[in-house]
Amino acid sequence: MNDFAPLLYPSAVVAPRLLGSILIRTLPDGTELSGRIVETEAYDQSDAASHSYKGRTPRTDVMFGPAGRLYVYFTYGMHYCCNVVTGPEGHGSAVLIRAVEPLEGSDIMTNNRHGRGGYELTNGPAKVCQAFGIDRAWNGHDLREQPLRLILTQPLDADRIVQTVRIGIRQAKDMPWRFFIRDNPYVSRPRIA
DNA sequence: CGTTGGATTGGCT
DNA sequence: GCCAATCCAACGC
Repeated sequence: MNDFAPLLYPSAVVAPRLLGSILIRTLPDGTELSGRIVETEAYDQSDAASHSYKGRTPRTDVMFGPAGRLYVYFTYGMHYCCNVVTGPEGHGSAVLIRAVEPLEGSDIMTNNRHGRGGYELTNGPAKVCQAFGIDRAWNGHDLREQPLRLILTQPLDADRIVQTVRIGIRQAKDMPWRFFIRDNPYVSRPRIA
């Protein structure tokens, strides 16, 4: 159970497959924070927009490791974003988790987000990390293990998924590797479709 | 060793 | 809609 075999495919295949799956963090006191993934983007070593494009470096090492690990990167001097590593070991690819729909622990997430709530709680990649308390220390974490797990769910029907270009990238901007759940209020920038 | 700019957010115009 | 905030990996000299 919780077999990560579905992650062994190219990130552009795994990205829509992860929509609907659940991210769960268990806090030291046993409290659980959880959310349903509603928006993802695919990145691959063949793709100029990907951190792994220029090869394996200390920073991108995790992207080339086994599928099902968490790749966390720091950006814009203040934000963390997290990805699920995909594909075979040695291949640099991952799926960015851009937004989730909060399920459990939204009160704690609101605290982590300095009071922001509602749709502003987790509708962006850095917001998801802030709400769940994910930072550089989680880079490389195996998502099959406590205290941060990814629970794969059944794939969604294709007609519930919208595919668009990725947000905020300049290289390879035509690659339509962003996926989100249609009409979900927690999707970041839903107008761009 | 100095420079550059980014898979973002939030606050202000 | 525009832009500052603020770090650091990658790259050029």
